[in-house]
Amino acid sequence: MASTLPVIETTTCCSPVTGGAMSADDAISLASKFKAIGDPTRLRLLSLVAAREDGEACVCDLNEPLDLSQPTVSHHLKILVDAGLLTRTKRGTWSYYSLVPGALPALADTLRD
Amino acid sequence: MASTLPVIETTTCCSPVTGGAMSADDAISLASKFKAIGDPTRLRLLSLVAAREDGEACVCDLNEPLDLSQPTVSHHLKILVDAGLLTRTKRGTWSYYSLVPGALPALADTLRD
DNA sequence: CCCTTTCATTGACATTTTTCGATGGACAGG
DNA sequence: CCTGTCCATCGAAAAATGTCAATGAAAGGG
Repeated sequence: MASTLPVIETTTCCSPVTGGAMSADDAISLASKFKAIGDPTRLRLLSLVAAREDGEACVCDLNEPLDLSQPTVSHHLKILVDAGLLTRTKRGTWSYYSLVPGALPALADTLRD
Repeated sequence: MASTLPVIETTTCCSPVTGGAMSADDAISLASKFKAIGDPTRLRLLSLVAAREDGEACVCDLNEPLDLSQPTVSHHLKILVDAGLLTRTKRGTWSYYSLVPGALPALADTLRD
């Protein structure tokens, strides 16, 4: 029987900030990711999802603790998904969001040499 | 004679994103730092300063490679200084900017558990 | 003392971002 | 079917942001 193996996330994401002069294109793509987490609401969204037992949360779970309207929360979640930091899974009428494995550490690596 | 010792940078910066639910205040202070590097021009500024031999650069050095006006460059540099990522040192008519030691790694640590 | 260089600040403008209410689609239960 | 829940999208309004030209301040050289 072939047992399943977890996919190792080797997302290098981007070239590092302090590893020599950056190109304009590299700066744009990397800045877009930092801009995604450069907002208090979105940082708290990531934090709330990460704090979940099963690692996922639906919009209705996130709506209340942030004291923001549902469209606003959906808007921020979409930005985090577009940045490659969250994934969305629909089950029934619910949308479940969870962290993309390795995405945040990969982003962290761009801040080291 | 008392010799001088370098100050060890123990800048823990902020509480980590994935280490349990963040408070609103923690999210605001951490997001302000990521917002500072969430701009292509400012990422390139950090990169250009880091790539310098002596680790510092004046405004006139940064002005030209970015193809932006001098006030715009000064504006972005101020944001990076306010975020605690750059320091400014005046010598004569020149202002020299350099990386705050340990600031970027400390920021990187907040993206890990 | 005047002129030049270097840089920060101000004022203005266009663009982007954040937020909400309203609407609509998809799904589940009666 | 009809109704209610969950959520994405649209449109609009307010706030924040990026950019530049113009101005000012500080220092150095003739």
